[in-house]
Amino acid sequence: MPPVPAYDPQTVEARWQARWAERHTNEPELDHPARPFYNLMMFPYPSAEGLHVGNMFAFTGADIYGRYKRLQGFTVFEPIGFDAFGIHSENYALTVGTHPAKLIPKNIAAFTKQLKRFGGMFDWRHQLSTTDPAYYKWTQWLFVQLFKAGLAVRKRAAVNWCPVCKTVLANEQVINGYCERHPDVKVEPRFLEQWFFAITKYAERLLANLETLDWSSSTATLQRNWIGKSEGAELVFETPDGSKIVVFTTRPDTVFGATYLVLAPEHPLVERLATHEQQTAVKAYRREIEGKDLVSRRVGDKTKTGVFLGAYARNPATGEAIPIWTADYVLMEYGTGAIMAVPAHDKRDHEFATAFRLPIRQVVRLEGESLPLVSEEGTLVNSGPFDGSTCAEGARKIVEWLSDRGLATPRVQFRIHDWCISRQRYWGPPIPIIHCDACGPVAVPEKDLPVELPFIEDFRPDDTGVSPLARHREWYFVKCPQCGKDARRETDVSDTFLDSSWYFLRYPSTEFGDRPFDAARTRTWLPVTTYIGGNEHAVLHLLYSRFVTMVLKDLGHVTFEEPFPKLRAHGLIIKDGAKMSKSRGNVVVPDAYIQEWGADAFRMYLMFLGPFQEGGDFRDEGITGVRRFLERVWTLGQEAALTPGVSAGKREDLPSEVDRKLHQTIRKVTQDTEGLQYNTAIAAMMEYVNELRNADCRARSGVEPLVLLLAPYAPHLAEELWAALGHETSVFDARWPAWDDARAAAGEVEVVVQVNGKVRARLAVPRGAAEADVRKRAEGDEGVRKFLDGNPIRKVIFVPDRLINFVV
RNA sequence: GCCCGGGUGGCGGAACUGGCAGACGCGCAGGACUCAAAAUCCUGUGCCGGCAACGGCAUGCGGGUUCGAUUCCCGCCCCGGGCACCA
Repeated sequence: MPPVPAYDPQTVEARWQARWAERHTNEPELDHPARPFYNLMMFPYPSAEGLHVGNMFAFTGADIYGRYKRLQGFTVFEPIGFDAFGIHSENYALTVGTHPAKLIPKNIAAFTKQLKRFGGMFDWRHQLSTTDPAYYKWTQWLFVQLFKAGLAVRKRAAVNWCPVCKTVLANEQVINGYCERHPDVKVEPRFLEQWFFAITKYAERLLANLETLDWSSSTATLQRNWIGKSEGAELVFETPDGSKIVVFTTRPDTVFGATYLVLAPEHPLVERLATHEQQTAVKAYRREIEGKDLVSRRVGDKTKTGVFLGAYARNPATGEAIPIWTADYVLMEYGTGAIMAVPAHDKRDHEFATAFRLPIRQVVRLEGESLPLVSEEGTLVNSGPFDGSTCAEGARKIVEWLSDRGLATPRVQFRIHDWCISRQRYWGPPIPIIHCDACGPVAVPEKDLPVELPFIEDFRPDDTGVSPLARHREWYFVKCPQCGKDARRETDVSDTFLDSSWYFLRYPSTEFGDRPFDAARTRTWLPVTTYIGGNEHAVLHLLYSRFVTMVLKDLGHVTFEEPFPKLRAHGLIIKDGAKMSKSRGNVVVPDAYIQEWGADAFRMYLMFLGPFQEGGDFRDEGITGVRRFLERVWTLGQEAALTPGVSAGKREDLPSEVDRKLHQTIRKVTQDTEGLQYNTAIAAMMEYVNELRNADCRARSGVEPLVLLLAPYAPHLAEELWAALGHETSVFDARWPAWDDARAAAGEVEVVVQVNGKVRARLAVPRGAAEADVRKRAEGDEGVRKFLDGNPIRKVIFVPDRLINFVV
C-alpha cells in the first residue's frame, strides 16, 4: 500500500472552498425546492475587530444543523448578511476619525473572507447589508406601512443626553446615571418629539402566541417577563373637591389596608390637589425629580423620598380619609401613575410609611409570619365583611362589591412600552416622513423611496439635540408631497432594531428590486424553519421581529404571523471563567487558530468544548484533541481508499462488534445532532474511530458512514475523503446513513448484581434474560454469596438487562 | 428583591424515564520508537488505605422519600444570566 499523504488542512480547505464556489454547491434552487428548509442564524454586526469566537461558535452550530438537514435530503437555504447600521459603527467611526460609509464596506469585506474561510454553507448570492439603499428602501417602506396603519405615532418622551458626547444615549450606554464613555459626566434628561411603534397594542397577542412556539424555554421566559402581564383592578379614590384618583393594583384584596395614596411627581393631579400651604414644597420636590436622569431614578439610590400634598382622599372600602402624597417611587409610565399604599403588605410602601410615620394596618394573616409582605396565600383580616376570605376570593369579591358603586374595574397591565424608534443620529436609515405646516407629518410616497442617507462629512452629533441630517440644507428642505408647500424632512434616523426586524423576509428575495419580498418566494421559504441565535437578542430583536411580522400579516403582506416557529438559543463562550471582552483582554481571535489548526478542527473544537445550548470555557490546549481525532479519521479514510478491496468498490461485512458499534454510533450522532447536542455527538464519533482502529478495520462499509456523519462537523475533510473513496459528487449530495436498532443491540449485556443497593458483582447475560435465570446465576456468584452471608433474601428487585438487587 | 440557568476527578465535560457516577477529550505518569527531541503508538489515571485481592469514601451543604438518588421532595450556600421602586 502506498503511504498515506499527510493531512494538511490549509490545502484541503482551500481546495473545497474553491470547488464549492465553482460548482455552486451551496446555492439551492429557490423556486421549486422539493423540501425547503430555511436555516437562519443571527446576522452579525460587522465590527472593525472582525468575527469573534462568539460569532464563530454560533455560526458553526447553526451551519452543522443546516448541513445535517441537507444530508437528510432537504433543500437548505442558509443565507448570511450584515447588520451594519447603528450607533456602534457610528461611535467607532468617530473614534478612529473615518467616515462609516468608508469603514463599513471594509469591515464587510473582512467578515466575508472570514465567513468563507470557516466553511459555512452560505448562499452568497443572497447576502445583504442593512446599509444598502436597495435594502433600507424597504425598511423605510415598512415604516410607511406602520405609519399608514396608525401604528407609528409621535410622542414627546425623555431621552438620555450626554452633554459631553452631545448626543442622545441608549439606556444601555448609561451606567448608574453616568455616560459610559465619560464616567464622571452625569446624563441629563431631554424631552423630544419621537416616533413610537405601538407594540403595546400587540402585547396580549405576543404573549399568548409564545405558548404555540417551539422555542428554547429560556428565551420564551425572558420574553414573557419582558412583556410582563399583570392582572388586577383599577380602584377609584375620591377627594372632597370631587377629583377622582384612579390607582392600579394587583392586590385589590388589600384595599382595607390602604392607609395613604401616592401619585407620581409628574401626575397631572399633583399640583391641583396640593393645598396652598404645601404648594412650595411640592413644586420644589417636582423640580428636584425632573432634574434626575432617567436611569438613576430607576436603578440608583432607592431611599424613599416624597412630599405630603396636604390633601386627603376617601378609601373606597373603609370610607376613611387617607393622606395623599407624591413620591418618585411611583412611576408615571406604569399603571395610572398613582398607587394605593398598603404598607403592611408591600415592601416599598412599608419603607415609605416607616420613613414618614404613616399608619400601617395589617389586613392579611399568614401562618407563621407577623407581617406577610406581598403574599398571596393567607386570609383577610380587618377587612369588614371579607374577613376570613382567602386573598384570591377576597380580591374577586371586593372588586365586585366596589364596581357596583363604580369604584372598581378589572384591568390588565403590561410592563412593555411602545417601541421608540427615533435616533438623533446619523448612521441609520432616515425616517421617511416630511413635516408640513399645513398637513402635519406626511409619509414620503413609496415611489420616492428610498430616502437616501446623504453623505455628510462631519456627521458628529451636536448640542442642539437635532440629528446631523438637519445640517444638510438641500436635503432638509423639500416640498410637501401632499400640498406642494415648503416642508422639512424628518431628520431622525430609525433604530437599528428596525433594520433587523425583517431581514429574514428579504433574504430569499434579494434579487427583486421592486418589492421587499416576493410573494411566491415568501410562500415557499417562510416562516423560517429553524432560527439559532444567542439570548442577548431574546427580547428586543426577537420581539420586534415578531411584532413586525404580525403587523405585516394584519396588513395582508404575509400569510403567517410568527416568523420563527422553532428557535434555539445557544450558550456563551467564556475564557478563563469570564466573559470575553476587550477590557479584560481575553478576547480570542479565531483567525490564528484556523491558520494553525484548520477550520475543521476549530469548528469541532468549538462544538466539543461544551453543550452548544449552554456554551463553555475556551482553553487553548483543548483543540489538540479534536485535531488528533481528525488526523486519525484522515488516516483511516485514506487507508480505506488505498485498500484494494475498497478501491475496487467491494463492500464487505464488518466484524460484529464494529457493526454493532456503527449502528449505535449512527443512532447516537443522528439523535444528538438533531437535538444540537454536538459535544456528545463528537464523543460518539471518537468512540467509533477508536473501535475501527482497535479492530484494524478499513472496510468501506465501516469508513464511509463515518465520513457522512462527520461531514456537517468537518465539511472540508469529509469532502476530501469522500472524493478519495471514489465519489464524483459532493458529500453533501449524498444521504445521511440509517441505523438498525436490532443491529445496534448487543447480544450480551452486563447485569449488575447488588446486595442492599451496593454493587457486588457483574454478570454477562444474554439480552432479555429472565429474572429466574439471572437470579440463579447471581446467587451462585462467589462475591455475591459472601455478602448474602446466609441471610434470607427479603426482596429482589430486577430490572431487565440492567440489574438485580437482593435486599437482605 | 423577583424570574431563569448551573454547582460532578487536576481541567472541559458524560450519565435514557430513579438503576454500574466519571463516556469522550485535555493534562499527568510510565513504556515503545529515536543518537536525542518532537510527532506517533501502547498502558495507567476520582480520593483514601493496601504489595495485592479488596475495602472505605465520593456528584455544593443539611435533612427526607426509596431496595436504590447526580436525578424526586423540603430547607440552605455559592456562581452565571435576565428584570428591577412595574404597584
